[in-house]
Amino acid sequence: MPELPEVETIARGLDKRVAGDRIEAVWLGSKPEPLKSPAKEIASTLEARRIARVRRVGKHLVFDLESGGAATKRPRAKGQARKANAQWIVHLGMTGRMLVSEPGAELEKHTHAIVQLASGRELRFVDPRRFGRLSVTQDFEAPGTEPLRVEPERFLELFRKRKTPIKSALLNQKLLSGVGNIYADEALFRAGIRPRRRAASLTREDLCRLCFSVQEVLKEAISLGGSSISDYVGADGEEGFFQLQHRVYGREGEPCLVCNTPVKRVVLGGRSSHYCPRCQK
DNA sequence: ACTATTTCCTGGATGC
DNA sequence: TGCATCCAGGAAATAG
Repeated sequence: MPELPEVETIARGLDKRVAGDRIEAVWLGSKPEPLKSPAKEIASTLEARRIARVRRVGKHLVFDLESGGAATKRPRAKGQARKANAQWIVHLGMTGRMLVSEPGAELEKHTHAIVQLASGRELRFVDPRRFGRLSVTQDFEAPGTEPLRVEPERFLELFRKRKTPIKSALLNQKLLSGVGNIYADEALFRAGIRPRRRAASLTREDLCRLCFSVQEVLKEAISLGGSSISDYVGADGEEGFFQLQHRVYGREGEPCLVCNTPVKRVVLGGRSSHYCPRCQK
């Protein structure tokens, strides 16, 4: 399930492969669920645009678009002048993938969008569970603070007064944008903090440690290409390796790597939360 | 203004 | 073997 490190890995792979390419045509599946913007608007915004670059914002893929250079096929109605800084925003949800395919490649089940590029390749959005979302916008901004750039003071300010469990607060995208279930558990383990602790009950020192742990775990995961569990693969179809570094996530009942105490799993706000009852207080 | 709960969706795992 | 049930989980919607 793509969280910040996986989306970062995918964005880098896509940028390498499709930046500079031009969008020739767009096909969108019939079911509307994955579309946050109207299909017509997505298609008209993408067609005949050049992909300037692909990057990550929070857990979103952002395709920065610029005028394609070549003349557009259809004249535009009045008041529909193209915005200069349009962006295609893709949220992969849990099982979404953005593939760069050769046009002849077999169409995967659950393909909801196909973008034909001037190079002859195609971008294909595949998402069995349909939790992913496509939209177009301009000047896209994450709802919360970017975890890799957050200052400790800002981090403190974000969490200090929350009554909700710290784990739930870490997952709240309006506070930090990009931390998901795996990395919240891993960061809390590294900081020695139980997921159920109320954020407001943590000391300044706890929160500073956690701020560091969040950044550390995200950076390490990015350097290993993210965590490949269930459906995740990078833009080239390669797997990440950070799942081998998980210390608590998915290790219920297995010995803590520090103290050998069996890792516990509790459900918090409907999410599995893994922790060591001895190392985390 | 927050916080907690429910809902969406399907493939894979589990159990009888 | 086949069928039913449960579970995974990000984020929006809803309720408190």
